[in-house]
Amino acid sequence: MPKGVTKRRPRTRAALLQAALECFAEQGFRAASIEQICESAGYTRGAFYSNFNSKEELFLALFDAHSEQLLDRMTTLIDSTELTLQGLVDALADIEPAERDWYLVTTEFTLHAIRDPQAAAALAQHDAQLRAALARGLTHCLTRAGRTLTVDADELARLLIAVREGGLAQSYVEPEQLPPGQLERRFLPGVLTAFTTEG
Amino acid sequence: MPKGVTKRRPRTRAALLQAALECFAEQGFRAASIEQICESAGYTRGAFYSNFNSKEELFLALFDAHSEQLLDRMTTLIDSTELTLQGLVDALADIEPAERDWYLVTTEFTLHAIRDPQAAAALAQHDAQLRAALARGLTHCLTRAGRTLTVDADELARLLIAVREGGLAQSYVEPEQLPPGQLERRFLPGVLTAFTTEG
DNA sequence: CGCATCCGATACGTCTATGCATCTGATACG
DNA sequence: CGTATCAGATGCATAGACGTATCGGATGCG
Repeated sequence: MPKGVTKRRPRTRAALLQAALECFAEQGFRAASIEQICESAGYTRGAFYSNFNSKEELFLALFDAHSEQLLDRMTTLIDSTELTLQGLVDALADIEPAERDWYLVTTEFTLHAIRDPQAAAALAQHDAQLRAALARGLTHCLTRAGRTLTVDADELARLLIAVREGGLAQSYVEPEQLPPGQLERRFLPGVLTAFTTEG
Repeated sequence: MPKGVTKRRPRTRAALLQAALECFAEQGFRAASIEQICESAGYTRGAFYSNFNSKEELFLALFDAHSEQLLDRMTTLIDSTELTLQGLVDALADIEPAERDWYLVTTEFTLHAIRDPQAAAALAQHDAQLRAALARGLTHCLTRAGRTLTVDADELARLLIAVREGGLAQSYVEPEQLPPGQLERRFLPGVLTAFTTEG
């Protein structure tokens, strides 16, 4: 641990990350300038270059922070003793307003990952953790409901995530036509019974 | 019809669109420079500004061209007399290699649409047409197979599209782990029986 | 309370993309 | 075959983002 100041740095770093989220969501990664982010955070570029080496590094840090937080929420939800199937569906279908910004940022990060193997590796790792947690929750709830999967749990988790991401895209393009979470509520229960069998 | 040249213009326009597809796919809309696109097409920026007013206009034209072409393929497929349910699933699951570039570009356009109401309107219209075609094909095939839908056809079409888009994202991030089309092949048949009833 | 250290601000130079204004050469028509 | 017109090339001026090098001020410790 360095001698000097220990309170300022984390605060400005957090402020920059928060501002980056908003700016990236609003304008996209490439269009958002470092200066805009700093201004929005109440700092100058000096602060930025003191905390990050490049806009890409900031992007990755932002994604990492979000992934970790998301995984935490997911695992605590799944390890809660009273989790039902409906509860799991609800968790997937309840989309908070703040989710929109994250959708924009993570989707752009996905596009970046498709182009850049290094980012792809990072994304794949986070996705695998999330999928594993979801798969574990699924088997857990299903067995408790007296049903067993007829397909691979991990692959079913992939399907659920695909529905969620694909559904969010449609919802955010035309919120009036498709409220966020509607696809999940309408179809997931049926899907879960379709790919399980009693006992 | 103008007097002057009639053959050069369409050719360079097409070349610019094709080059734009490649550059946008490779680098993203904002990162790809007009100059790169022109160079890749074998022209200079003079040609570009003669055919388009801005990079955004080019982007929109590219998206429009692709949408129209996609809708054409879809409708001819659906109106083919011998289309079976399996044929429809296959059509959704068979992902050509060229699809990757289009995925990158259209997904970026979707992000753009989420931010810009005008683009959202254009995207929503194209999506609605595609969904309508798909819904028509679904009901058509299902009734011929002696089954009737228990859910709204348009909403089911939304689900299929969500699965496809969400699945493509995962496939392109880790092609080794999830071959394109695998989710569709594994799950769509079961989904289609789950949300239909005999007779 | 004084001081060393580190954080963030300021100022500068550089580079790249853009858009326009002008020019040249190709095309279609008389 | 000559010519008017238009597509596309060339050159330049501008703007904005980036990165660094340096400076000032706040912080925590002795």
